[in-house]
Amino acid sequence: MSAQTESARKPRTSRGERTRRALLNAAAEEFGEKGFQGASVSGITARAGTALGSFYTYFESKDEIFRALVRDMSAQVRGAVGPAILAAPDRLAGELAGLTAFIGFVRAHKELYRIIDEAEFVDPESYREHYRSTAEGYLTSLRSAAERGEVRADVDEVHAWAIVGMNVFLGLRYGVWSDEGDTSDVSASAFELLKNGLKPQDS
Amino acid sequence: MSAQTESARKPRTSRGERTRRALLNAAAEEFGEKGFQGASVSGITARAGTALGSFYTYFESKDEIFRALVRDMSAQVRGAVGPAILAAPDRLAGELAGLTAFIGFVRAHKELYRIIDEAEFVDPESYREHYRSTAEGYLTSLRSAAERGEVRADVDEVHAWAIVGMNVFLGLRYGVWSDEGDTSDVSASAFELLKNGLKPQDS
Amino acid sequence: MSAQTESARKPRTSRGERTRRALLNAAAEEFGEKGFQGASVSGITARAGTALGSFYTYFESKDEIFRALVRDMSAQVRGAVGPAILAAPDRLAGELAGLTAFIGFVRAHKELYRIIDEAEFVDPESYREHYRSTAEGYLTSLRSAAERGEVRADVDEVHAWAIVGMNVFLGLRYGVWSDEGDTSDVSASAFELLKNGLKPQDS
Amino acid sequence: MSAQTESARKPRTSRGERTRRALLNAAAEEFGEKGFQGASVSGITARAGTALGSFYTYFESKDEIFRALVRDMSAQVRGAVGPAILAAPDRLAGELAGLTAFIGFVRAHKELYRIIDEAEFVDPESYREHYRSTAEGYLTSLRSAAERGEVRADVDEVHAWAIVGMNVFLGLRYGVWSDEGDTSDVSASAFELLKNGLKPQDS
DNA sequence: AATGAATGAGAGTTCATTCAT
DNA sequence: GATGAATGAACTCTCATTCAT
Repeated sequence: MSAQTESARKPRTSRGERTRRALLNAAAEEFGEKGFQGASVSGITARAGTALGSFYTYFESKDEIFRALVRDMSAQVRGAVGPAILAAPDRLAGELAGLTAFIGFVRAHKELYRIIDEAEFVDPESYREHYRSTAEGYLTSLRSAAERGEVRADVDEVHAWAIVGMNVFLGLRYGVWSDEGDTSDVSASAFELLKNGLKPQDS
Repeated sequence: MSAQTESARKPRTSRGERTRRALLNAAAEEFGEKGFQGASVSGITARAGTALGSFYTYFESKDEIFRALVRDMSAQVRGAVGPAILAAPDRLAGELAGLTAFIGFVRAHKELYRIIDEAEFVDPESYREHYRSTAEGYLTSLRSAAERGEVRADVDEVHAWAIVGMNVFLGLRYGVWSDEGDTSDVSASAFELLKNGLKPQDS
Repeated sequence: MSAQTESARKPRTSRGERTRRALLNAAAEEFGEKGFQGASVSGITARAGTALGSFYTYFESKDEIFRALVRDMSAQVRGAVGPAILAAPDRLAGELAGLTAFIGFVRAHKELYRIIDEAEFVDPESYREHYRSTAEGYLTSLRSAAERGEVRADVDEVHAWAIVGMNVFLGLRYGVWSDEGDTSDVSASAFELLKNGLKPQDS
Repeated sequence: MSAQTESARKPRTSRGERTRRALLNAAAEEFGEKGFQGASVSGITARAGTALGSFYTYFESKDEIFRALVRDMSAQVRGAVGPAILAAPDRLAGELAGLTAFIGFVRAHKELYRIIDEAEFVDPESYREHYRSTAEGYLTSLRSAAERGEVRADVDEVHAWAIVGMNVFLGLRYGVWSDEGDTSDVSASAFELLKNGLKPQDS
């Protein structure tokens, strides 16, 4: 996973490993606060407590560390949300659990959106891939749920993207922009809509 | 509407008016292609066919013209989608019409997403305001529809944001990233989901 | 002459013209003293009395101004030496006059060698072209002199390059490295060798 | 010979000797390809297959290894050309043999010119010394030939420099810039000029 | 003797903004 | 109002050299 364009500059000692890790963490902070262009390499090294030049021992450029970060966060999101879905008894319950987990993750990693959004400019490939693979995962999962009769039989790609968009915006609104309120209240309400739709409900 | 920081520099002649308009159009192109930081004032004036210095006759700064653009595009979206919704017989039908109109608008203004997304960094106020007011509009509209019995009675803010996110992502996927396929097929499918939900459907 | 790769950034006002000229003169000094790599753009602008950024109004890069300079000096040499040769009664006399003029030029432009030599690395094209065209000019001139019986009948390319090398090294030794001695003593002695050769002379 | 600033860091083991030799060979390549400033110490150690830090075990600085190289090549040239001259029956024949040997050497060591030329900036002392000692050797040799009646009686320093320049440029043109053609054709033609001069020849 | 991580001064280049014409 | 030259702070990246292991 995320084996793509690996940095040509791998640390060869454990001291180097620590420095590289410090730079990545510092970069997440810096990019999260200032965006890609607003961030500076010297800002990253200052946060990491290393000399400016050390940055280039581990990363070829500002672009490269950003790309590494995008792939990293993309993997982290999947790592946090995927298991929650899988643990649920059925697909609809999984939807509820997944959204709850996602909003929780976002609250703990408020820089996620800024980094992913900036990728649109800096690394469009990763940007599209992030959402594309998310939607594709949804679609596959929904289709097998449809076969088991857990969701409507005619689920399609449009539905998958619609759900992704829903989740992303709820994460933005109730995760990034607000810490108030219970995460599960939000996902419960969204889940109700997603399950039964907008039409007038019986009783 | 959008009374915020109005430009202190209004054109006084019709020649000036044309120059200002040319700069705004050029800025939409430049920011759409390169993002806020990647865009340059000289790039904007080059596209507009004016001298570099003339820029500052009409705008105080690069930031200012960007903010003006965000507000402009935000208003344009509402202007394109709102009437389509209002013309529909009821709220659910309006939803369908609105989404169709939105994807159509996006296809004609592919720079929309890049500009709005960049606003997250350059003008966070406008960015949040854009989505907040959109969601609020939805909520108001849904509530009165609920009173008329057109949609479920318990509509709330979470539902409004969920629908906004759905629309945004369908616009991204089927508007910006793809020109293929009929706009109304997409919105029909999304509408079906939104109306009846994900649960297994009768018959 | 020297129309090659023209800078895309031509001054449009006379003030701009003056600044560009000041930068070129400053660059000749800076490159002459420190060589291409040792020279810095900020050193050039400091000598020229302009701001650092102004440099880039007129030249795209440090490389570009260097190339402009090489072509310029190459043309200056031809401009100084060519007429002296043409004014002579015959080709052999022209050789004497040309060498004298060349050493004189070198004494007044000691930076010539350092700049031309550095071109070997920075702008190999211009470097080879400089010497190639010089040798070619010699060859053409020698051949027509041969037809008039002024020089030996079998002059060839090797002879032309030999003479160029002779002149270049005499210029280096008696022009750049030493101001002492009369220019015409040197060229007279060299001329004697060139005319009659190294073999024992009669009487 | 050339006792100047000897390296303060002599290898003490045979393993060290090999490493030092590898660094010198690597430096010849690196400097020949990229020039002094373009070359990097890490480029040299990469070619030599050693760690960056090891460089400083054998050389005090980038400058020092360059100076060592210039002296080395200067000696190599003399070593290749000198014997050829000495083996000739008389001075004029020696001239022919020497030029042939020189062009041959240059063809096998195309980096020679770039390295010597760069010395003009990095180590002017060695640069001037290289040519000065070459010219001086010529002059001494020519004077004793004059006493033996092998060449004209009035040979002087100017003649010596003229011949050096001739040889250098023929080496550049027919050695570095071109591998075509027979080396001895070039030197034969040059020799003819040098022996009899440019004036119209009898018969 | 060998390694490679760390350092930081210094380079080239960009560009928002000002201002004289 | 329009023009484009001028400014200089800020930024990314390089690399000779040092030093702990």
